[in-house]
Amino acid sequence: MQHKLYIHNTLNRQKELFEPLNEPFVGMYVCGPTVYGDPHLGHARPSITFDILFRWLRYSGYKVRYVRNITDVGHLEHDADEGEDKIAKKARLEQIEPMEVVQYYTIRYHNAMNALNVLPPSIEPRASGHILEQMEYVQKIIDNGFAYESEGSVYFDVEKYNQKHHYGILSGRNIEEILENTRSLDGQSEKRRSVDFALWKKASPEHIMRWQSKWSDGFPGWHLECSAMGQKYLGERFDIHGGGMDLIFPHHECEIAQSVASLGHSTVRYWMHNNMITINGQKMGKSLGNFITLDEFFTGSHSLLTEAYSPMTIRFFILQAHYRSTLDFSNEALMASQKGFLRLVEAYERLQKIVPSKETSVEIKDWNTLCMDAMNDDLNTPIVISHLFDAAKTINTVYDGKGTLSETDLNMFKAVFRTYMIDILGLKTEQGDSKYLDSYKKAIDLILTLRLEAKQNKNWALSDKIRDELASYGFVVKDTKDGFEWSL
RNA sequence: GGUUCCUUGACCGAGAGGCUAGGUAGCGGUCUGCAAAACCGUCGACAGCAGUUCGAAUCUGCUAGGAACCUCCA
Repeated sequence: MQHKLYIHNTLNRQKELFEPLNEPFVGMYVCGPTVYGDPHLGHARPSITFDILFRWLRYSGYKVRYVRNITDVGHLEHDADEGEDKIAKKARLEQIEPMEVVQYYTIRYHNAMNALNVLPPSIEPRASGHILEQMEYVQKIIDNGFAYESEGSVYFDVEKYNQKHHYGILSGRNIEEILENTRSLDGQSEKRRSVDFALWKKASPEHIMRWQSKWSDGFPGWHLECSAMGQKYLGERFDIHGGGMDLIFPHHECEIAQSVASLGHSTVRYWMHNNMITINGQKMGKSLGNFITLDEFFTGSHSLLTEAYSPMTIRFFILQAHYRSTLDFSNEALMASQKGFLRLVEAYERLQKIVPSKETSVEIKDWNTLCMDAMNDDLNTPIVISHLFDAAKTINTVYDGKGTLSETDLNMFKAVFRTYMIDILGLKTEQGDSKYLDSYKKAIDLILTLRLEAKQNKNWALSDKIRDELASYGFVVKDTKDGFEWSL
């Protein structure tokens, strides 16, 4: 395997050479969505980021097991206060089962991911299907003395843990100061310290998902599922754990504490975190209510959007920024991505039509190596895209008749686009390829061939009529030197 | 208040000591029956101040502005 992939490890905040534990196998775990709402643009970022990593690792020759969970436990409560909301009201009236909510939004999530051309993970475990594993995990932490029971709930003893290990290793926090400050504050609560977190929580009456345990009727703590399921499917040590930056603390910090408390050592070697998507400079998030759902993008049904944006435009938009940078959303930025992506797609389509010559007369670069280097540098997709644009420019020159390409070089172009644009970046150029579509394309080609004849006869009235009519149906007709191109 | 980080041209964004990405928009041209596309050229930036250096967008310090996390969040 010839690879020198460097990835940014949150543990020490620098790029490190990626060396898997058991080459050629790679285990990666990514925090998936909590399925209680429609997926929004923010959800698309980790999915796409780690989809890229998944694809790149596989392309590099690894055998990857990619686990991404569905969180369907812990957040679901009866919304007693939001009485005026029509949907909530209806849900209450119809007595919807929590699993119906889970089912509904899981399907919505999968549909959106599918549209974005995000490959399904190898395993997609659900928290609700791993209650036993989580209970065992809790018991192990109790047995090792790092948790205590209190009124039916079980809490992780952060102070005790921190005496032997470093709680805060991932987020760069010094918990001792916090411990000093909070020691006297919370005597009445069932938790000993405010920093302690729940491993098992006794269910209050409004909690509708609950399981029997030796401690209480309740449900597992929020951080536990990832530890338990990661260990179950990837082992006591595995390579990569990913998620959004907002999960670093407390979620991933707690995961580390849990696995160390249970196993005596940490599980994950490389922690990777994608940055946030912002809107007007502020994080797009569920709690802030400033999110736009993926469906709203696909249909254009949001006041901030002037039109509908295809899933591939969204994907391209996200890949034009590095995953560790914030990405500021605006309709204007999205329009720029849409046009840019179209430019690449058109270049790719033209590439298929270029006839090879004996010699290459244009300047070419080793784009394959350039793209590979960019990917190996912590998945620098914006650089890969800039190389594709560079190559596209050359393709256009040749297509324009201002240069030639030999068969070897032409094949190199095709391979680069095929590999990087289609396979690695996952940017589909075709929206579909049914028989209907094929026939319909031929019909349009026929009409435009007739128009070409009209043009040759200088029948401008007819040729303009065809173009204008087609335009009114949404087609864009472009004349080339000796033919035409069209798109919708 | 604590921890971490950011500020690049009209907009979105790479880069991380000299080689000053890329896209979108703008401007000028070539091509064209017209239009569009394409191609060529062009405009235009490193928040401010001070320092280190032969040389700084890139390193250091200060100032201003902003963000994330510290509660669920991708």
